[in-house]
Amino acid sequence: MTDTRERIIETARELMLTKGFNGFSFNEIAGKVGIRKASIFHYFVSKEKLGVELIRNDRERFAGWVKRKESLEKPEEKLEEYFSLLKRLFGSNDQICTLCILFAEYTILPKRMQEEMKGLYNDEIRWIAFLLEEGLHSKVYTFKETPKEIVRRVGEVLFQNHNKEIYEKFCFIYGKVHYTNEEK
Amino acid sequence: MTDTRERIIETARELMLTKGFNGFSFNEIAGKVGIRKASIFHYFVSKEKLGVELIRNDRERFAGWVKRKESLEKPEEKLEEYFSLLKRLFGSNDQICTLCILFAEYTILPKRMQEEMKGLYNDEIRWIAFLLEEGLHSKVYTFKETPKEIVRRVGEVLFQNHNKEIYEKFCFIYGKVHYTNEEK
DNA sequence: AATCACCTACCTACCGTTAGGTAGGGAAAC
DNA sequence: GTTTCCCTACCTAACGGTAGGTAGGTGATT
Repeated sequence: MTDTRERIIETARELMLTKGFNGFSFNEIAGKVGIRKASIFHYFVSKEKLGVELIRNDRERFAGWVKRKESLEKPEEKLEEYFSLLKRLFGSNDQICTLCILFAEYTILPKRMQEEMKGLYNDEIRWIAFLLEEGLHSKVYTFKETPKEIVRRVGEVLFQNHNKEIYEKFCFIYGKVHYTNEEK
Repeated sequence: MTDTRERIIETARELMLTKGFNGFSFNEIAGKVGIRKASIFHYFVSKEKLGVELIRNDRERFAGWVKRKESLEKPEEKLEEYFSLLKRLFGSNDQICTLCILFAEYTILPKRMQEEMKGLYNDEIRWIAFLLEEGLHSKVYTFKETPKEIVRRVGEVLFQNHNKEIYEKFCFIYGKVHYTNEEK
């Protein structure tokens, strides 16, 4: 239907993943899409709204991805899929890795975008924490690596930033998992 | 001597580590230092030059840090120090982690800054690769983790970006270490 | 007739940068 | 010992450019 709108989003995503949110302009999107800058405002009332939608879009993608992985039974397998996804994203600019790019500019993003980012982050980290706990309690499998190792790795990957709030949230989850592990 | 100059650098570093290189302006520095924007140009002919100096500064700090760690004998210990340094940097904005911030905006940085960044990156990765090989060949110690694990971790930490050139360089080192390991 | 999709033209704010000037100090000339 | 000269360390004011954003119009679709 609104073909142009989708092209704007896709172009914006591409630009964001290579240059960061503040690294591209509406003019640049317009040039690539083949319309004029002002026309973008027909679809997005502000750059902030566009940015929010980009992240929201990623959350949906991630949710879809998770759903697709539900066929896998073992948490271990799901986690392995997640890590290999991250690994793939380092090599090529594809989907989802929005978090990695945006964390670096977190402090200068509009508030609404920060909130949406926290949402995306929570989606991912909660999913991981859930899998870890599932594995720990049901004894369906054992980790090759300790949970400590795994969550630390995730944290290292996701926390290329200086945002203490999010960092501490991670530490909390990490601590919880670690604690649960020691109790067993 | 030139107290103002140093205050400019320090302020700029602070701003860069929290907002990215394109996230702060000369006006902002000026405000914090207590001078006028134009006065910064008395010390730095351009923002690019200031940026280059910031990174060069970090390379020197890292070199100094490495030298200080020479008293440690085992490569294992040195690596452990390095990782705990990285870990510390995630929690607070201190030194060195320039790489992490700048990788995100790599593609939109001035060329001279990109080159200097590659320099900083090479300083770090070569040092790590050296330690790994040293440990592998001299049999002074064994890794708790495989070299594969370690370098992968470093790569994940450092490569929050989509720059293929650097990524491939990392893969080369990674591959080499892995190969050397298998041969043994 | 109204709505949609897009346009031209323009605005304000801010960016890095430059031009040109000024206050004060130290060294040398008178 | 004052004058001359040049230096450093700033300043004000403005530049060209670009950013995000707005007002208002046009031509096609419904």
